[in-house]
Amino acid sequence: MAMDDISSALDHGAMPDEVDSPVKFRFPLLLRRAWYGLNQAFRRRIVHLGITPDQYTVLRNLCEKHMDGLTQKDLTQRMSSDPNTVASLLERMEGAGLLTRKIDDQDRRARRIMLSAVGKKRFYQAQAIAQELQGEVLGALNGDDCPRFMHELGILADACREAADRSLKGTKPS
Amino acid sequence: MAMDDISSALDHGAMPDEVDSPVKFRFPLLLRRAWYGLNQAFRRRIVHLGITPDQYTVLRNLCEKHMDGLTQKDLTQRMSSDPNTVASLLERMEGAGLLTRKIDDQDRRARRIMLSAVGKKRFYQAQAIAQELQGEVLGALNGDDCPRFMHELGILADACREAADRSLKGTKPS
DNA sequence: ATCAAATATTACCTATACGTAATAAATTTC
DNA sequence: GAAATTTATTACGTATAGGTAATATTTGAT
Repeated sequence: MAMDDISSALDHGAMPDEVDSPVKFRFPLLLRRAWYGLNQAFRRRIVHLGITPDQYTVLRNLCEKHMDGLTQKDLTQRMSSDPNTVASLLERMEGAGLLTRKIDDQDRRARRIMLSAVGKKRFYQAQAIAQELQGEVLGALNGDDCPRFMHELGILADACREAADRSLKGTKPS
Repeated sequence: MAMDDISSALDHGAMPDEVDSPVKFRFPLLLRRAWYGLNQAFRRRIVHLGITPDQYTVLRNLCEKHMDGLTQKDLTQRMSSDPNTVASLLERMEGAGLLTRKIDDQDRRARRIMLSAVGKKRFYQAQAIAQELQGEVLGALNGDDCPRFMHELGILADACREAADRSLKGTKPS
């Protein structure tokens, strides 16, 4: 790894870590940069459609073979999100006419979310842009390395999710 | 253009993508899951210190060899963040006594951010937790695969960042 | 059937993310 | 060297992330 960079990296003592984990290889930093960058790029490209990246995620989940709709809890899990966040997200989207929410017949506590015609249209418009963007980004990686990389990212994503769950009830290590 | 044609044009498919890109391997989904999971895990583990993951990121940047402090713009770039976000973040942190902001002598438009004793202490307390968490998460990956994975993630992170920059002025496609 | 425990949402609150506009100070120009 | 331009921040507004508590319902146990 001759990226020189680390050259001036540690300007000597008195400093914290960075020794055993150079900036260029720290998982949280790279993850943050990738996520915010991808999100910002997508947001800027679909702003003219009147939707946000998160709203697109909702539309995608509703559009992917779920003509019977999904409950907010379903969506929350599929989006690796939070009930509160999803609730306000759907509230805005309902106001924008992208979907409808009605009490579920089987479980009247739940609300069944159904895509509207406008919502479906917006999804397909944004999907083309999303695929174009994904192509641009993944193009930076060697095609052959892609499947293995995604597999490993999936493993880490699961590990992160599990760590979050563990950190809830008090299983904190330290 | 007929804004309504799409409804009919795509209504029969009933099944969007997912064919050429199974859920398990979609970059945005995995990235979202990993980022939110890692963030939530860390947030839950440091809440007792009175700081958030983003505030930790600020502390880390200030603590890593920068005894002369950093300007808000410096921090913005190092955090892959936004000037507005950083401003309010620092405002809260200043209020919490974690750092001080004073007009820069060379450039009176800028504000030089300096870590306080409390801020430094909180950083070291949180750093131990951060390293423990990172160890848990990365432990899910084969140790030998880690360096290569991080290298590739870095490439993709840069690609995302560049895509975001491109998407700003209107240079979208290319 | 009935009351307790579990569950889906909403309500409310704080912390970000980030776009636009306003400010002020530094830099470039003519 | 004053005006035009660039640049660091702040001010303000909307969308998310997510914690806590309240509500309505469904389930489960007695």
